Amino acid sequence: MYNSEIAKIFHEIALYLEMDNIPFKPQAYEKAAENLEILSEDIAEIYKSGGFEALEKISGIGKSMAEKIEEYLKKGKVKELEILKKKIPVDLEALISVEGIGPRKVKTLYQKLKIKNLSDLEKAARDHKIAPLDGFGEKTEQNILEGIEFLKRDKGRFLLGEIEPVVEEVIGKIKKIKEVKMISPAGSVRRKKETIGDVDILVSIKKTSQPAVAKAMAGKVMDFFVSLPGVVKIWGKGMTKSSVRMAGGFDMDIRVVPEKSFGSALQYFSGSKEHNIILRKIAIDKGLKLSEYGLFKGSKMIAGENEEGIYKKLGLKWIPPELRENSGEIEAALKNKLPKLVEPKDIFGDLHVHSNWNGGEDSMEELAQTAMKMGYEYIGISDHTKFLRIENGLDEKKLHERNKEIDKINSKFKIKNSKFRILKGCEANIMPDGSIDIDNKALSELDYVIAGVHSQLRMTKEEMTNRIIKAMENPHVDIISHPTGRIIKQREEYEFDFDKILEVARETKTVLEINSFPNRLDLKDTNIRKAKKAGVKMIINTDSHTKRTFPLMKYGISQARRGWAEKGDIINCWPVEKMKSFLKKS
DNA sequence: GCCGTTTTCGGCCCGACTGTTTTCAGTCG
Repeated sequence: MYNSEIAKIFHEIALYLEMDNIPFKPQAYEKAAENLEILSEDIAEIYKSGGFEALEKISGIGKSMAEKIEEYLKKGKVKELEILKKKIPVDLEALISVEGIGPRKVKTLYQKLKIKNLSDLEKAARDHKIAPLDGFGEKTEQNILEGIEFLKRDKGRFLLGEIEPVVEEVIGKIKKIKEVKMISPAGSVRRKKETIGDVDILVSIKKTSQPAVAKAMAGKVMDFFVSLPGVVKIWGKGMTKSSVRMAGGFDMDIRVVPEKSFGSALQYFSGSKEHNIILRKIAIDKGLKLSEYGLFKGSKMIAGENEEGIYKKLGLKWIPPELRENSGEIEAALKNKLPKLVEPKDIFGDLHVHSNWNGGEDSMEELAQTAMKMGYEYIGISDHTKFLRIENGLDEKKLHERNKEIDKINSKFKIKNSKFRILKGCEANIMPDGSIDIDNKALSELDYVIAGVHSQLRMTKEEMTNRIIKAMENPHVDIISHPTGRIIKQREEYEFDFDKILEVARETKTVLEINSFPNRLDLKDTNIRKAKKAGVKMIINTDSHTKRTFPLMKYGISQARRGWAEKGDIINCWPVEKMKSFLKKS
């Protein structure tokens, strides 16, 4: 896809222009880059069918940028960027990823010290060559070294699943301070992004007419925050904002805001930046001004205590944080057409659970007991099949035995007058040729069949696409587990044609899994949205090998929400009979 | 550089903090 390549080029041009302090042009390039990223059609196709004029019609693209796109499509490069790069030949993307370093500092560092990349930067900082430069200093030099360390470890982003439990604990503790009125996470934690750069927490303190008292209360919160267990470094501590590094290696910021501005601050710090820019523009169009302090008409504050009020005054329905990425949610809110997103209470059960029959931790009965306690109506046991020897995969005979055991447990439930049921499933392996590693007769004894790719992940795009298609065409296969195969921060998704998979999934009524494991979250949000649009049904599963990971379901749910999924899109939000009849493909 | 029933010229989102300064540039969200 050329879109993201060209977006990257425009992004880089923007950075170079910022280096020279050129006003407004950088934003224009950033804007264009962003529009290209979210454009669903292929830019090369647009050019092929509509020519230069079609390029100019794309929002944010004018004559000059259309020329650059044309140039790139024809020659594979953009001369203007080549010239800029020649002037300051540095690894811009890497250098600005260091906290506190921006394009202007990159320029100075190159001109004074010939720093081109991260290792140059690290060496210069270690040799104390940076502190003497104009505009730099001891502190900056130290921050650079720490910033580089941070980057080296985990590329500076953390899984939501690692971060959120810590955030919840911290919030729980701060909540207990009696001066605290409201508290909420903000930023990407609140939007439930799959990875988190740093954490923002927002606090309001109880109303008082005396500024000195307010100050003392804020001070108390700040003192408490920076002395929390788990804080390893204090970056800064003030009356309105403090910032710390946690033992987990990530940073956490807290802000104290007045009660009357809590909603506007929450809105503002929840982002995304792109979402907020549009909101501010809407405010301006209405003759208003929106900031973290409130929504103002002249000097009069007309909203700010809560988010709903702000959105309402701007003519919008309140938008769930998971949607705030400027990817159509504002338009939808204007037309009152926001989706009714799936919620934890909508989930009836989990169909991707491994028992001790295939090397999992817990017996089927224990798993069922835990699921019942969570309020589920059913649980599906989907043990691995024989190809996965390392996971103790079951062969036809073992699978049959296991099924009989499930019948036994289910009849016990019946005696106890419980509605709860264990469903018989498996997670079969999709072989490189697309066949399933266990025979159809064994599969036909099951309530449902999950199939997944677990081996030989490196194939050509065509081979992998055909492999998965063939599996979906098996009349017994109901669900494809972790369909893209990615592991966040470890492994890219495999090469395959997702659009084609969607087509066949719809035709064969195959369900695609949203795997809830924090390092999988597969499908990812953009895939989910595509699937929904294509009319393909999905299921949110945990892929648990122990009852302890049942609660991870919430990450799958938030991922589904980020993908605009509603109850109707997710089959484990349906009553069990409806779900079962949908699964029976043949 | 882009955009436009307020405009083909004059606007582009806003504010705070840090580290460097001694009034502010750069970065960040």
